[in-house]
Amino acid sequence: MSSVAKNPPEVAETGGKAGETLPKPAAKRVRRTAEEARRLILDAAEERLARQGPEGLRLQDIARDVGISHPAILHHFESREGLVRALIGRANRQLRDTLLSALDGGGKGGDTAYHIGHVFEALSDRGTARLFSWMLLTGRANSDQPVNNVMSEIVDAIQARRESHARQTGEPVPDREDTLFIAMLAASAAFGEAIIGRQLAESAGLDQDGLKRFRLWFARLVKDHLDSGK
Amino acid sequence: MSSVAKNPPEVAETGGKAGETLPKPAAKRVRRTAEEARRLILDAAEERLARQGPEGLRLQDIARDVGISHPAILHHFESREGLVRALIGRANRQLRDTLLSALDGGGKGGDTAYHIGHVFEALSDRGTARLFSWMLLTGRANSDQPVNNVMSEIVDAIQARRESHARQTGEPVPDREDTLFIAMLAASAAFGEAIIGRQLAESAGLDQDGLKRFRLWFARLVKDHLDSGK
DNA sequence: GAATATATTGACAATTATGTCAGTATTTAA
DNA sequence: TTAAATACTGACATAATTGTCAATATATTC
Repeated sequence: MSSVAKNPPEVAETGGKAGETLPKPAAKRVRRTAEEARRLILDAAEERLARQGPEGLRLQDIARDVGISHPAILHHFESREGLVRALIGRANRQLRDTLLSALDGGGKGGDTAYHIGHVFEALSDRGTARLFSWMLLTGRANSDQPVNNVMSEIVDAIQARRESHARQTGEPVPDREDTLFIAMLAASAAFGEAIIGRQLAESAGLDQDGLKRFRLWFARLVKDHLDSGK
Repeated sequence: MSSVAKNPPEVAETGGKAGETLPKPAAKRVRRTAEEARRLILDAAEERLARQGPEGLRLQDIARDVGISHPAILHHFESREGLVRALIGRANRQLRDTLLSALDGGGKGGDTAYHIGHVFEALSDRGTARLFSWMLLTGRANSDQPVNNVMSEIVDAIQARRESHARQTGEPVPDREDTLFIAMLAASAAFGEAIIGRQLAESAGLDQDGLKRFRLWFARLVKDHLDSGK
């Protein structure tokens, strides 16, 4: 109920003299570019999926959100399955971009815990995590998706940073697998937290602010581990 | 295709003389106790859900797995929704039991990292994680579920253990929130790993054995943190 | 062995989803 | 202004799934 454009189901009576009862109201019609229409549809679908889960992904509902008829969706995506694929593809590209751009930021020797934090942030986005979770649950995780190699890129970037730092301070060069495991932990934890975090927090009597403290605590844990020189 | 009982769709011809073409083969009928039937149905449903995700939860399919007709399911669970609720309820009770019994084990001062490991194990079971993920995704996480208070019990148990250990060694008594955060991290990470672990590992070029090393690495990380005295 | 309770079934009804199609409205190009 | 392309719609077809019901078979009780 927020950012999705909604058209009123029907506008005013345009033609037809008063009293004439059924001879086609001849509704005004909105015509978007194909690209724009596809974007709006994907936005609506994504929001439905995030809010209501898998069963919320019905053509009629999505169409209503956008303010179009459901055959319009089929026109743009061929089939429901096509829509799903497009949705997954876009989410993959977005996540990949987010993750990679997170690596660029804080370029000059900003501490690596900071980067890990970014990875955590990107994956702990509730909507993203839910979408990916659903994608994995339904077995739609094709190995040709854009995100699929991004993990090694991230690990490489962080590893390079660690090695550079180690050389400056004269400490022993850290193991690459150690870096990989840190990244995996951050990713798994972020992802898991996005999905069961609320439940866990509630179950443990932790308030909203506690979840924030948890993230800080985790950042600290990673930092300590990094500083401990393996 | 493993532990679920399957009946052959149709047995041999019992009555009816040879040549008589359509006058009811009068199939032999298996009659279970209500409890047994419910168990078998829930087993099949759980497996479907774990293997195929949400869309795999269709009455006809589940019925076929068990070797019964789909109205039998409705007879035992009122409606599809009733089946779903029963499934979730059972999973909750099972997880709760697993988690609590994990705390009992290794009673006499076994190290606490060991217990954390158990929490990790329990939540990283793929089937369980997928079921809970789907439960959370579809917004069926009622706060009156059995697991819901188990988190504080776990934290309390671990905290008691840490305090006892600290008193023996003369170290400062650890903060309860620190214990809570360790538990949350273990739970989130285990849960996340169960769902995106494979994907992450593949994406990072990590083989099956690497995942095992990851768990060991994590156990070590936790242990180091515990030993570091705050 | 007869009566009762109930697990089970096949056939059907009802609902709800996706997909098709011929036609309409709107934009762009000529 | 006309013509072509296409985003879009309403009505319908199709398919799949849940739910209902009367009948049947099996276990249990007397």
